[in-house]
Amino acid sequence: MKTLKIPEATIIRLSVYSRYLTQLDKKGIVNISSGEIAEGVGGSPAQVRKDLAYFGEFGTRGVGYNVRDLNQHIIRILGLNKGWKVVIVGAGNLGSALTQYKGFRERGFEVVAVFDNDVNKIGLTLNGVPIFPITKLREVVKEQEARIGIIAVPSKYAQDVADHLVESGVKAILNFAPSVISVPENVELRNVDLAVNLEILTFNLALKKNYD
Amino acid sequence: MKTLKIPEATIIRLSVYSRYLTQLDKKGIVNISSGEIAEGVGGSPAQVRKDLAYFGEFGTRGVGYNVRDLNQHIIRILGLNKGWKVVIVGAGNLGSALTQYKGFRERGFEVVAVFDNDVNKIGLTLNGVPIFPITKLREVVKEQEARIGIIAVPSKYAQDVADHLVESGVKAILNFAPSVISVPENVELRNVDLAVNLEILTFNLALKKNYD
DNA sequence: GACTGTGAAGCCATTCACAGCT
DNA sequence: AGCTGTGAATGGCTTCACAGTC
Repeated sequence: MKTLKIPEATIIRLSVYSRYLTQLDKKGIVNISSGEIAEGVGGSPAQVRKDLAYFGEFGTRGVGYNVRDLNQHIIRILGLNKGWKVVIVGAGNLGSALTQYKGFRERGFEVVAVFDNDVNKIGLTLNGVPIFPITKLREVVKEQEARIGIIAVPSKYAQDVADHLVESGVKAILNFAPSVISVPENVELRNVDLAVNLEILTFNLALKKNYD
Repeated sequence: MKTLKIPEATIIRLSVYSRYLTQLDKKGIVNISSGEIAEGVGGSPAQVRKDLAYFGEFGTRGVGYNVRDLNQHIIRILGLNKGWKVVIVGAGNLGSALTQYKGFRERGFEVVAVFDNDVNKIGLTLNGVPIFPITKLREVVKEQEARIGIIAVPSKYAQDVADHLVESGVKAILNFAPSVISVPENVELRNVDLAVNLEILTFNLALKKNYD
């Protein structure tokens, strides 16, 4: 077991394994093999074992893994046992949808505030989450100790919002705006570009010519 | 120039280059070098050239690339010149947001219909896009010749919706439900898991211990 | 007998470095 | 002189295959 340089692909898969294990646990399944996990998530048994091996030895030879136990390990590896607080900037369609997205809460994320500069929205709540003016960003982030910010504003404001988030003390940013933004080295940044995902699909369709 | 096996990472980057070139074109910039593209999107010049080299020779030695020309090439490579029609299943928060998302239209995608089984929503429109009962899926897909379907329903219905989409003749599916679904080999599938993206951030935070 | 954990091999993507044009 | 296009080298991820353990 070594630590540094774990492939990002491994992290993505761990996240998927964890979701799957949570399902199995709910069904009351106690033990599982790497082969069954692979089957359940669409991967290979060796890959599953290798992914886990980066972090320790969680299984029993000849038997497999304890579902709940393994899931707890992965949850800890992913840092999900810390109860992260999230702020979202942008209360438009996408920002509103993300604020109310149940999948975040299920995985231990709590959206504590949304920010917008539309005076008609300020003071309202989305599913109990208050909408603040963007001028309150720093204050709320400090007070709530939010460490993650989500950018859901139009592209042209994205860099500006990112700067505000960083200045407010956020340590990780998930950017939904389709633009390249830059943040200091000590802040984690990930981009989710919704159109890019469609474009990958059309590339593959165009390549294979299997449409129509 | 060879064709088969282009890395997916290359496609993602081409998509980003194209967005960047579109911006430059709007600003009236005519020529650009691989180094400048790299700078603009956060990559390396060699990577830019290698990505483009999979598909042909688009530049001029000693000079660089013509912005508009290169962008047209990439748009064609990605298959975006075909005017794809998209249907979205699920008119909840996320489905509604995606339906009204401007970034899709800007890249040549047209959302032609949304489907839901909530009788209160059926007949309404979202930004001009009609909401149909899910029973009309096949009919509308055929009539509109939609080739792409987006799944924005809760996990437990995702596989069912995927089956319906396939059966209706859709050739590519973008799945926003956090569950593993399977489709026939001739249908393209991509998953966008919103929570996974946050989990990668928390993993990195937990690893570096640079939060708080 | 079954399944994990892991070094080694194989494969794929990125980076380097330079020849080839303009 | 400057920048592209590309074979060669490097680095990283995945798959293989088997020793180790229950």
